[in-house]
Order: sequence, then C-alpha cells, then structure tokens
Amino acid sequence: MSRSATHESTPATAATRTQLLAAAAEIFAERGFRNATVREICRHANANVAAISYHFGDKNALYAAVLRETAPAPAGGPHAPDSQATRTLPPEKKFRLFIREFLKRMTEKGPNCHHSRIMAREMIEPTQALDDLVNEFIRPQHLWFQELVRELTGPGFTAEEIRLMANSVVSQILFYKHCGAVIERLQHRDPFAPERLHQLERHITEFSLAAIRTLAAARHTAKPTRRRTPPKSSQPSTPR
Amino acid sequence: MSRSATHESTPATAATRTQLLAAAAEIFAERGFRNATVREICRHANANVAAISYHFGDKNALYAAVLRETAPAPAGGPHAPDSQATRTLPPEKKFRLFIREFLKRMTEKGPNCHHSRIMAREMIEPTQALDDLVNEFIRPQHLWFQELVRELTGPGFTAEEIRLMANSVVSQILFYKHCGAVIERLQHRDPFAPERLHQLERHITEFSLAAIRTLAAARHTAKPTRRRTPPKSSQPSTPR
DNA sequence: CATCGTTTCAAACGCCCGTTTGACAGATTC
DNA sequence: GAATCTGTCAAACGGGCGTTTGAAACGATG
Repeated sequence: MSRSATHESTPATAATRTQLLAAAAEIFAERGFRNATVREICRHANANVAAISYHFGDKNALYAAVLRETAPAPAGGPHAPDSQATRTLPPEKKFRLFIREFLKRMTEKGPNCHHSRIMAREMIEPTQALDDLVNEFIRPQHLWFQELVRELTGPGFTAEEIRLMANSVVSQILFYKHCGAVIERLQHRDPFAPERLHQLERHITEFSLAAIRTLAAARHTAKPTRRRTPPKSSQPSTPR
Repeated sequence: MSRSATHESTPATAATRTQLLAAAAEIFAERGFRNATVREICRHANANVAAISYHFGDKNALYAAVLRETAPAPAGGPHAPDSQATRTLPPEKKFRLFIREFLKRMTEKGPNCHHSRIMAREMIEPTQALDDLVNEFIRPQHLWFQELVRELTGPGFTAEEIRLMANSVVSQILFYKHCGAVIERLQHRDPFAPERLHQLERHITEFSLAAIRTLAAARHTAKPTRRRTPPKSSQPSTPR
C-alpha cells in the first residue's frame, strides 16, 4: 500500500536500505553511475541484488536517493550561507570563512565525502539529476557568494563582472578536486594532504583578495565621477 | 615500421582507419571510454564492428590511438611554449597570449575540440593513458608556465608558491570547461559563446595579473632584506 | 497454530557489450 | 590462371549487466 512504487513505510527498521545507500554513495563516487554495478553495491552492503529493486525500484532511483539523502545540509551547517554566526562578520572575514569551509567540504574524508566526487562527475557527464542539484544546492550558494564579492568590491561593477570574479575564486577551489588525478601525477603527492591544506587555503584567499581589491581600487580611481562604459560589455579600466 | 599486433602498414589507403579515429574521438569525448560502444563508433564511421579489431586491436588500443593522434601539436603551434615568435616578448605579453591560446584551445569547435573534453574526463576518471598524457603533454606546459609566472613575480617566491599561483591561473580557464554543464544551468546560456569569449579572456587576464602583481609588490616591500621562510626549496634550477 | 504482511534469497531472464570467426571480394604477384 | 595478401562483412560467441521471479524466512497478530 504503497505510498510510492517502492517500500518506504518503515523508516525505523531500514537496515539494509541504509547500508545500500552508504555503499551506493561510495561506489557511485568511485566509479560513476554507469560503471558502478548493482552487484558490487550489494556486495558492499551485504545485501542481495534484488534488494535494490525492492527498496528503491531500480538503479536510477537508487542514484537519485543517494544524491538526495547524502547531500550536506544546505542550511544550519558551519558553511551555511546565511548562518547567524557569520551574517554580522565583516565581508573579508566572511570571505576567508567561505573559502575555508568550501575547501574543507572538498577534502573531508567522512561519510559525506562522496557527494563532492559525484558532483564532479555530474559536471563532466550530467544526468537528469543535475538540474535539481543546481537549483537546490548550487544556485543559492552561488548567489550568496556573488553578494559577498560585491560587498568586497564596492559599487561600480556590473552583475556580469561580479559573476566572473566569483567564478575565478570558486574555480581555484574546484581545480584541486577536478584535476586531482593530474596534480598527483605532476607533483607525485596529494594536494589535499593535511599538512598542505592550510597553505592552500591561505594562498587561494590571498590570491583572490589581492585580485578583487586591486581591481576594485583601479575601478574606483579610474572613473571617480563619470562612467565611461556603456552598461553592456566593454572594457572597465585602462588595459595598458 | 614495426607493424605491431595490428595492421599499420599502408598509411596511404587508410580510409576506414581514419574515419574510425575521427568517429572514436567524437564519441569518446561525448560519452567517455566505457560508455562509448564500438558499435556506435563503427556506425558513425560507416565501418564494420570487426574493423576496430582489424585496424587497432581492441577498444583500448583505439582509445590510446585517439589520444595519441588527435593531440594538438605540442610544438610549433601558435600556443607552443617555446615558439620563437613568443620567446622575445615581455612576460606580460606572453602571459596574455598564453591565456588567449589556452582559452581558444578549450573552446574551439574544430576536429581537435574532442581532445580537451577527453582530457577533462581523464581527470575525473583516469585511465592508464593519463600517465603518458601528463608526462608528454601537460608537464612541459606546466613547467613553462611556472617560469613565466616567476618572470612576472620576480625573485623571492618559493617553487611551491609559484606553483600555487600558476594553478590559480590555469584553474580559471579549466573551470569553464569542467563545469560547463553547471554554468549552463545557472545562467541559461553558453559561457563559451563567441560574443562572451573576449570578455572572459580579458577578465581572467586582468584578475590574474592583478593578483600576481599585488602579491609580488607586497612580498618585495614586506621583507626587503631578511627572508622569513626557511630556504626549503627556493632555487628553481636543477633539483637533485 | 494459522494467517498475513514484510523482507531476503538463489536463480534465472533478456539484453547489450567487446570480440572473434570464417567466408568473401579485390588487388597484386608469380 | 593460381596463389597470396589486404580489407570488409554478417553472424555468432561468451560474458556481464540490470532486473525479475517465486519461494522461503521472519515477526506480528488473531
């Protein structure tokens, strides 16, 4: 009697269902959706292959459940955009905190570490699950971070310019997640090793703050009273 | 020379072989190695399924051949690191050129456009082909670019600091390739559209140059005489 | 004990995959 | 013309995949 196509009635005694979710998160992150086999997932979960069909319906529904239920809490966590603890901080402090928490989320080894790897795969090879993920997860943080960047720059930048700057910051963090395999082969060591993590965090923060501050200063001194740029898409300041 | 396990003898009349390579590059880029099927590749190439076994050996060898033979020329091209046309330019000009050519390579639609997509997949899900790719392709450009960054910063930075800065620059370019699916869904438009490409190129250049110049200036005024960091690996030339 | 709903299990089903086979056609050589 | 090499083809092979099946185990309820 089914609230849906599958059995979700007894949330208490869902031992195999939970084990299935954990194993699936691990193996989907490691192998990707299509290369992960239900047999391997069930072996990791000490379950029968039919358990996936019974508890979730099919492999696609299991994948969707993994994305839904292993997602880090979008609010209330330490990296929540509008947490009360951070709302009153000066923008530069918020900026440093954001990079720290973002990096931490990329590198943590805990049970939630699979989510960012699955996200990286979704970007290269999107499934239909990516649309919801973008709307519910990425877009809010993206908008929040753009507001933070605008606090740092001050007025005088178009929304497009702010977006480009925000992308430049985020890209530096994602780089080490998305290109980790290449970096390991280039440098023969883990870029996310704990002893290097603090240095990495400090570099990204200082590099980005230096760029944003310098661009903001140039903009504000270059056109103190008039605005030279048509608001469409032309040059901001004197490119030499 | 060395017709190994397969037929490579007649380079002139290799019509199907060439079509197979082109079709394989396209489909490997679109679907990834494991999700690409030999049947679809052969259908695109108007060839029989047995043609892959005949001309290359198996699917793995076909993939290796695609990576080998569709790679952009590592030297002599317009983005060649040590091209004679660029060697005498001032470092800032070289920096701008590097970003322009790198971006162009990421966005070109021609027959070589598949290589960067396959590379993006290799980073998320490495095959054994990635080791050769890193050594023959990425490492030389990586080293060349680090030297360029050091020219921009001047002395006083460790090799690790230079590497972090170089990564911060490259990451901004790769971001739009690796996260294109998310950006499309966030902004509902192609970040690589031709009318936006010039703006993107200019932003990455200005953002990175502002950061590098500011960090260099801060370093050179902060400690004019003493060096605060233990001289771990400060010399760039001839390690071990 | 009998009944019923829930969950697990070994086995099988049907499909698609990469690869191989053996025949066949055209060109080349003796 | 016979023999040989090169390249192509339809068909099949064996295996792994996601999924389904029908029975069995289990606990709760009467």
